[in-house]
Amino acid sequence: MEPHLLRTFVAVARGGSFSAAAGRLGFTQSAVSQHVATLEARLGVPLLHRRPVRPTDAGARLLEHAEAILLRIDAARADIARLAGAPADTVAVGASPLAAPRLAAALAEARAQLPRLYVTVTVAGRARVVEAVTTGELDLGLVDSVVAPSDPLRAPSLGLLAAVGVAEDPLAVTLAADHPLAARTGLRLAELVDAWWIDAPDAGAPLGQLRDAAGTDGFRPLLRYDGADVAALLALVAAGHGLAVLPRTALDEAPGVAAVPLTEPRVVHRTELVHAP
Amino acid sequence: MEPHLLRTFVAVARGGSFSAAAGRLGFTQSAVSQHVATLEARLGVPLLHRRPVRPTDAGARLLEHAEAILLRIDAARADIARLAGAPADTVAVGASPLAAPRLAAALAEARAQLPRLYVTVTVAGRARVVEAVTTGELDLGLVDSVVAPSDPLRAPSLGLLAAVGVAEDPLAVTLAADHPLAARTGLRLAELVDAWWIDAPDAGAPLGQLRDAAGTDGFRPLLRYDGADVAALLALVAAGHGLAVLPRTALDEAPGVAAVPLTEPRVVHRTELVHAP
DNA sequence: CCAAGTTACGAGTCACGTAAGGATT
DNA sequence: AATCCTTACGTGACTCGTAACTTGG
Repeated sequence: MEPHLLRTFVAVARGGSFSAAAGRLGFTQSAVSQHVATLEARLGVPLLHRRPVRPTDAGARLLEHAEAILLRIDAARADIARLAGAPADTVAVGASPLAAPRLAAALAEARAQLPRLYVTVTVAGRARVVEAVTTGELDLGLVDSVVAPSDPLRAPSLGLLAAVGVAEDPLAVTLAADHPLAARTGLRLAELVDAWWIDAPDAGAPLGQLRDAAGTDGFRPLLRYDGADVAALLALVAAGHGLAVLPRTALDEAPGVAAVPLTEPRVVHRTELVHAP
Repeated sequence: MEPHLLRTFVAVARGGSFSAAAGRLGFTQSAVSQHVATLEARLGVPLLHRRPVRPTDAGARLLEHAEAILLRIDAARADIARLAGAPADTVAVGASPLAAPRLAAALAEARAQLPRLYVTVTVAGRARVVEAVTTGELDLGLVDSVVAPSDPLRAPSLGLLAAVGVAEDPLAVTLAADHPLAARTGLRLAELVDAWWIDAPDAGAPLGQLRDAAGTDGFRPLLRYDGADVAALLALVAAGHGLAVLPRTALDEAPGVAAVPLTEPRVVHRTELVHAP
């Protein structure tokens, strides 16, 4: 269970290939094979099917544990380094796409107090931002989510981070301007269970969070958009590929898109600032 | 950050001695010294003050991480073993002292279905039971706590376990029979903030949980009882050393002790069954 | 000066790379 | 036949124990 064995195992299991993992890790294929063999010997269980390379049941289980263990090890290292290192004159900040607008405002505030502060900004997926903050790659992260107003903060994924809410925005359903529901002044999620949805986990509200908030398991998407660009998502909406839920603050007027306030259930788009505790 | 280095570091930091840790770990003092030196070199920070041996700030921080990491590694190993191993014909069950009475009932039920089942029962502190279940030493644990009825389950300490509530009991304040409040038919916690308390984290309701439930930070104890024996705790109560809160079901009539129902706030003594997910 | 931690050094072990050996498509 | 993983083997690095050394109370 040494970390380097786990690291290799994770790389192989995720990439589905011993040789590819060897390349990425800077080892030879042979070493990777030996790592996996050692791990399997120590645990007394096959972890990977070969040809094709795919985790066994035990391997899948180990994969979850291993990722958590490695993350925590990185977090520990980052934590110690943070504690020992001199306070840097540069701050690395990350944000998920829908939280990025808030970032500008927050930065302006910090800039007012520390005019010489050098800031690095990175926009990435929510999970990636949280991970980067726990490993110390980023000092601060702004992450958004869709929650009921009373829900507790969601971000401290592994109990390794602290979070404070910085903003809550109302949500709007976006749909093509010629959509039958486009003229409505308010919409309830329940009306939209069987509509055509676009699954845009980064650029829009993730359907999973909507399902949690609405308590249903509908919202089956017909199209998935993996980008982070809101304008591109709106173009898809305008073209009639489906509808998406966005915070109203993220909505500039876009041609061919109608935005209807979401009235029910009571959910909000919350932005949280996460940081090391 | 190899696990054996962390293990040694934890042993040294907890025991306050290199040589003692060496003995417990089966290494020489020299090896232990080298382990710690290696860890400090890798992290670039002193982790322990010597003479006396005491964690530095960085060491204290690492200690928290290390314990979590090691626990998770053990949990992973146990998880895999569980998944691979043949279903045993013996079940190891643990319980915290105040949950133990429920254990008898639960076991009777299991025994009815599987008469040949061999069962091992261990009674230990709540934290120890939860840890033993996560590391696979125990198959099942029964753990009690004091919570508001609406609170979520509390036991899955690290997200590594599943829990189901199995019982909720009302609580009673126990006090010496000649105590001025002994004749009351009900008591509110708020009335008792300034009373003399016995801190009996295993044998009684932990004061910390009472504080959480009551939303105060009173309940300053004058005596701490670290045992797990309810009768012994009641003897202390009868002798006037202070009062304690217990589930009413745990109270046989004890000489010299009065039990007054706890009416406010609405808290219950909940017993949860924890097990691997 | 004694208890306790550190450092020096050598023996055994382990991990990696090279290279040859299967197996599967 | 080509690709991909496994196995054999040698070298270099690492780890631990013995033993001498150092330091603080």
